Amino acid sequence: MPTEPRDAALARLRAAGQRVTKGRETLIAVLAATDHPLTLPEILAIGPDLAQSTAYRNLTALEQADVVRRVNGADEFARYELAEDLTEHHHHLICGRCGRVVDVGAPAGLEAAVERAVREIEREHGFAVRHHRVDLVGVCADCR
Amino acid sequence: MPTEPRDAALARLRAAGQRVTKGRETLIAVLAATDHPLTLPEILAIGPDLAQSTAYRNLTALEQADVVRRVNGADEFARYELAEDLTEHHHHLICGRCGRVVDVGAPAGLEAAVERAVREIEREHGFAVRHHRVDLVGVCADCR
DNA sequence: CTTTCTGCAAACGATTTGCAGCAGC
DNA sequence: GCTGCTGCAAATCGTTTGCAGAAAG
Repeated sequence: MPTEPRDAALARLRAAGQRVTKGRETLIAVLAATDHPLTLPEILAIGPDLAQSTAYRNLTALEQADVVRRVNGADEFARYELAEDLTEHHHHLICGRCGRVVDVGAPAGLEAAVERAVREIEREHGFAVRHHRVDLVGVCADCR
Repeated sequence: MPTEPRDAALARLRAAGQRVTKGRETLIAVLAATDHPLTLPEILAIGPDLAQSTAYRNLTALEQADVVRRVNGADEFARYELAEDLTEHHHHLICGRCGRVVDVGAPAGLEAAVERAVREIEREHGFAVRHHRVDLVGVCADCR
């Protein structure tokens, strides 16, 4: 629980012209304290005393300020995590049974291979890649 | 436009105990004729004369028969494509501006690196990986 | 014939939005 | 103080579902 990612996040919020409120600080704290993307119900269950609508609005604001990233899993729920440049680049393990999403570090070899593929694809498709996602879909230990 | 993927798809439908109807054949034909995942409005605009609800129901049935796969892009629309084992393994280029999803082949080097990472992660996390997705998110040529 | 599909319209549910009052700065 | 955030309740909108008639096998 270092205070750095939290402080960087707040600074970024201000930089985007958004106000720093108790609710937003708490949201950031919750996301900083976990090691995997959370659904909105999960976030609210942990602590922030916010109306659902306000939580959604804040997460959207935080997303626009590049503090938070929205993640698509296998189910119909949006999940949220801190932006990667506030934490560390990682990929996701997605359980197709329960929907849970777990973070996994990105092996150097894999990253290098992805970078090579990205350069090749950008050249061939005139597509400007901003970032990549590698999702491994399967069944988690709890659901086996 | 070989007829093989279409026939394999129909065979699989039957095998799953589902009926082969005009609408389902058309859905499969539409998905077989395109080179990227389509949203439901896009699918219906191309041809099948189906009620939206029926199209959704059929796509769900086809998904359960392992004929079709549902794909999450960057926007709120579900997209559909033929199952990979009826076509070819590939990855996706996702335009964050317009939402369009384009197929790209998977370079052998990248695949090998992913396989290595998968084996390592399965061992470390007790997670059974069924398949992987590599999405490159950025801005497509049309949106630049 | 029986069972499964289809169309229509109504229901669902996650997310968004309008509005009046409260809080950041 | 102004402006932007908050809560509440109502609206949105992609997707799902109930039901009665049509089509597959």
